[in-house]
Amino acid sequence: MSGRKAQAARNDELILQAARAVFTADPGAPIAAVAEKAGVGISALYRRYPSKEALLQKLCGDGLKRYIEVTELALAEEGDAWEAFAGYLRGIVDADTNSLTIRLAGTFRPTEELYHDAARADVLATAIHRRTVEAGALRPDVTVADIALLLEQIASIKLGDEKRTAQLRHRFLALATDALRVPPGHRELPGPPPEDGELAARWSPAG
Amino acid sequence: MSGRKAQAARNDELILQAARAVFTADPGAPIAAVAEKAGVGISALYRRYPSKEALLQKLCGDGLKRYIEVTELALAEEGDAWEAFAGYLRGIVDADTNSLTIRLAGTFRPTEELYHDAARADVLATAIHRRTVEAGALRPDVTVADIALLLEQIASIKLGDEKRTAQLRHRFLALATDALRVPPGHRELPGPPPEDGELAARWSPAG
DNA sequence: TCATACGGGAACGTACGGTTCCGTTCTATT
DNA sequence: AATAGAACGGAACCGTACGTTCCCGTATGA
Repeated sequence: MSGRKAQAARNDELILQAARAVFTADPGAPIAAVAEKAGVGISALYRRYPSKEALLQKLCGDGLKRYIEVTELALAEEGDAWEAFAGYLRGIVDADTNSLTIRLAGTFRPTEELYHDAARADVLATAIHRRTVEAGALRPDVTVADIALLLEQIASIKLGDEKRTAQLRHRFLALATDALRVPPGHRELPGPPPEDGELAARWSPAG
Repeated sequence: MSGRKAQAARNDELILQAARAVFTADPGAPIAAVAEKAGVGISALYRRYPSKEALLQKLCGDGLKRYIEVTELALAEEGDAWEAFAGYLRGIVDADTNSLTIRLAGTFRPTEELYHDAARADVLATAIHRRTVEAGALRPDVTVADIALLLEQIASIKLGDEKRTAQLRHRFLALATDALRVPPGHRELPGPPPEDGELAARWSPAG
């Protein structure tokens, strides 16, 4: 397999990588920026995706699947519950799926499949959260939604290049992690935790 | 004082409040949205500010001054250093100046006065940080820039109406605060803290 | 009564970005 | 060697959105 076919297959990946990078940096970026970053013309994009919305849906879906993978991996760990949970959080930050799945929310109509995967992600996140709380490692006044919002905050850090950003995110994740662990007896958190509905509302295109 | 003069004076405030609310919710909002929110025409805006940029500069400047006020107030407190610092953080979150000063950064050319106030804000923030560290209340591996970035993260929370958002921000501030206090012996934070230059870079219009 | 400051909102010009379209190149088949 | 056609580059098209200007009505204060 060589020549045109190979080039096309390579472009498939090239375009996805470029799109991920561009939209992660700027969710409102024009489609031309993706083409330029990928080093291809606009036609190469429209041959693969019928519209910008379709591309965003694809990216979002991939991100969700990546999120699910990471969470499943963490759930499979049998060792210390706290270490598994802390590693899970680091894994999500490294995967950097929140920047795409959440920040793109509301800019396109969610697919049926997207809803399905989101529901599965929710189940998995709840599972690992419950396990860690029941092991007595995670302070019980912190809910799953709290964790989700916390990860969003960390994803909101964007400073310098990609490497530096990752470094800073891990720095603040470490700080947050110190607050999440159970041993030190802290005061109850003020205000009710975020509800599922509150988090979900952002997916409506009106948001 | 009544009639046209009073109406004009009232509009002054009306427009500023509307602009603050609109641009806090959406930094890229059109100027027409501000006029609508204020219940006035577009002319009323352009009579007071020669351009959108001028309005943004005004808002940003006001936010900075508010930030300075809050910090000065906290520095004036003589009691427990930790309580003063914690109250200071809550004050900044309540004032919600970060959403405007930071998120608008790069969308207009900073004024000379803006630079001056920013420098003063930096001095004050450094002072209260140093005082709290020297009192042994704030963990010493957390820098001023860390605090700044932390406050930005909290400002990035935006969920539901204004009231709910404030509530959630305080919830996560409490969580972060638990991690900042010195008593529990935590591990050193990974990665170098954010540098001043990194934070300042966002103010250039190219950002 | 009248000059005028104030303000409402339509209209203008421009920039931007998603999508389409046409000409070109390279491959595979005859 | 010739050619049909897939893949592509990129210019052109078109609708939209927004900052700014302009014209006119209104009510105020002299």
